[in-house]
Amino acid sequence: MIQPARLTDVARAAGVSKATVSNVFNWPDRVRPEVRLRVEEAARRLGYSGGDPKGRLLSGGRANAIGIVPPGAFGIGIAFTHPYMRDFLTGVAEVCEDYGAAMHLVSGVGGKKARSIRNALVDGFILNSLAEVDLIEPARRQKLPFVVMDADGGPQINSVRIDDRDGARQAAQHLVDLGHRRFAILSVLRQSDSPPILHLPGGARPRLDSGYPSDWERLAGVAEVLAGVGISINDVPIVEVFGGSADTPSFGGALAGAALLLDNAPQATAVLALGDTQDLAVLAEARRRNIAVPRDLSVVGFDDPPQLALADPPLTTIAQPSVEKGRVAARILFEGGSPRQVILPVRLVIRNSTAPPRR
Amino acid sequence: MIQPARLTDVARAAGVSKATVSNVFNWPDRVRPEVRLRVEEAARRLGYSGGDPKGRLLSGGRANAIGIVPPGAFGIGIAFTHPYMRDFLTGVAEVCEDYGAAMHLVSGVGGKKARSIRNALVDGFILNSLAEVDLIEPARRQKLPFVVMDADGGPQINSVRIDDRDGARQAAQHLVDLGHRRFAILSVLRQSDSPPILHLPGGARPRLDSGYPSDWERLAGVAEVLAGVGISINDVPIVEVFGGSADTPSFGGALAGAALLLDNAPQATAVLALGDTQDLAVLAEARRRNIAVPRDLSVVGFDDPPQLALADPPLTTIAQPSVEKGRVAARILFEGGSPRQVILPVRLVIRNSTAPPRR
DNA sequence: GATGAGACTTGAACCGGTACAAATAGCAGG
DNA sequence: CCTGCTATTTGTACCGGTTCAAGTCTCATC
Repeated sequence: MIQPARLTDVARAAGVSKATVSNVFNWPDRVRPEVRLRVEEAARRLGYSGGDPKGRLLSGGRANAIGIVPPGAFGIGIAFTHPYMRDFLTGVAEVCEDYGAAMHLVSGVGGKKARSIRNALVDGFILNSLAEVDLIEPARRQKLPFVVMDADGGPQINSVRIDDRDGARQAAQHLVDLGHRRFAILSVLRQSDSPPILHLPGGARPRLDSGYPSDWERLAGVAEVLAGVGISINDVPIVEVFGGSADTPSFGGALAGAALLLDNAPQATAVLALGDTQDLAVLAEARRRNIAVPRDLSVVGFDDPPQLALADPPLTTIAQPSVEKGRVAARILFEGGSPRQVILPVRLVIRNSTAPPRR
Repeated sequence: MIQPARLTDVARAAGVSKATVSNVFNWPDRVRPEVRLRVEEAARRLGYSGGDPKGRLLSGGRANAIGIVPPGAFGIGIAFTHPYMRDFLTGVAEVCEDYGAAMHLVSGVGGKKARSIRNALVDGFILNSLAEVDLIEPARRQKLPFVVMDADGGPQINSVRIDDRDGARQAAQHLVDLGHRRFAILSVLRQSDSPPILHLPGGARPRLDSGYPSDWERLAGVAEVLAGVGISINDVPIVEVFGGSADTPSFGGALAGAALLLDNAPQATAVLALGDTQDLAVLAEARRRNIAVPRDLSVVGFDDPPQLALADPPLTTIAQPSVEKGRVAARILFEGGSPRQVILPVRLVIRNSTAPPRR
């Protein structure tokens, strides 16, 4: 294998200085046509075509790529398998395309992720979890911009999230308006290795001090609306469960959670599934028990990947603008400027998994 | 914004040389504990943690990322939207995860892609089209390994593809075995802006000198089997059409192609849809015309994204090992060694879109 | 106290470009 | 033919690390 030609080689071959060769490639009109031709000829002869990005990068340039850090304990693969991530990244991709930048998906599950982040040759990061902020070393933080998704990192930190509380309010209000008064909630647990946790009225309530703020917000939104009709959320059975995404192994956890909830809330006429695609788990479990949705049980989900519309029955859900979130996050990175906190609205999509409670 | 600390700053602060600081971070046991502590202390104080990847990269290191070049005229987005690409990249992701490398998705549709490739800070490329080989400049070719998907670039070039001809043979044989003798073929056209092209018996045949070899192979496989039962492929109506993937705008093209084919091959009892998810288009078009599948018409597809199993009726198709293709391609890149050409087997998955022809 | 082997450190080169001030070339005008 | 200017070119200093041959220290040994 021949050693590839470097800028210096071309300079020597053409009998000019490095600087001139650099100019030929970057500022052609600064160079006399005659010299330019000579350099171009030499470059062609040596098979040199524009220069190694490594050198350029070091000398003050940009990497021309933004780093995407998968959420929590997940690896890169989730970018292609999780419905939400796919949508989100489609939005990021659009903007990257506009700016001619590449997407750099950071690998490394668990501990190795920090190292991967440190070594990533990028101009900024999109973090899919607040926890990852710690992985961005102070040194880099001073130089590389980043955006946190689905969390509020305070006024100094770029963030993009949805209005979780309002979404939950809309979902709950929809059920209340239909006449429901007996609820059950499937919520989110962030430890992937934990079994579902059941909270019955009178017992311990979900701790709002662990996990993600977005999850607390959703619960709080539900609580607000229920309080409006005189129901304390403390009287509502709640199951916290890890996992949801219907294409992934963790869907099993969601199914187990749904089963636990239906076992322990037989009187409920409506289920609020607050985790991504947990609604599908409730649906599956209900079907297994011959509980008719929505006749015997109404189900509202959160998040709206395309498959929900195809579910049987099509699911009523809080749709979040996944693609737009990606666009917004990427734009913040490219546009720079002072830190921004963007909260995107969600909207209730009414399909056929909700109906008035059976008399 | 404070200027982040560099290796040199730490060295000065700790009163040692750059080399020693570098050693502390990379070869700690070469440094006397006392000195190491002093350096670590200084580093901590200055907020220096391990060094900028740019410097490291230039000085002979690896970028620790592999570049993924989307096929043809597509941008990055296709990585998250096209069912095949998703599966494929899931496989790539697995292996990257094993090697702790990042995935660098190259942006730039059309002309801008070449520049993006030249500027990509990666250790190798996976090209999703033979055409992209031209985009890899000679200079880089000498240094960076790459793998071409779905094409044979000759013995000097790494490539991974499937046995297209055998797949087409299996599909055709399956139909022949069921008793079909009147066929129609939906094939692939690689120009995104072209309308479907209809080839009727006696007229001009598809030109096997443009487009992708994999498409010719599929046609050739079908031709072989049909010849075996005395049918010349020249007597089979063929429509060439761009597009397929059911989630993308190009699906419209596939639908138009399917319509054209059904219009012009009314006597056919079986359709071979040789392009990715073109089978879904045939299915949709057949339904629109109240042609019952498989009673009135058998349909066999090529490629097997999950949704085919959920189609109505579930589709008989040639399943290609998309995920495995990704794994193999990535491994070739990481393992290095002399160029390899891998051909992966495909298999016929019989579901319910094929049946004996109606008497 | 001198000697030699090992264990640490260090200076300087290098990776492959870019940027900018200083030097030189080219040319019109006097 | 010299002067003054502008258009090109060039030398050189980085960018932020790694590497390695060449010191310098330590300390056991004689």
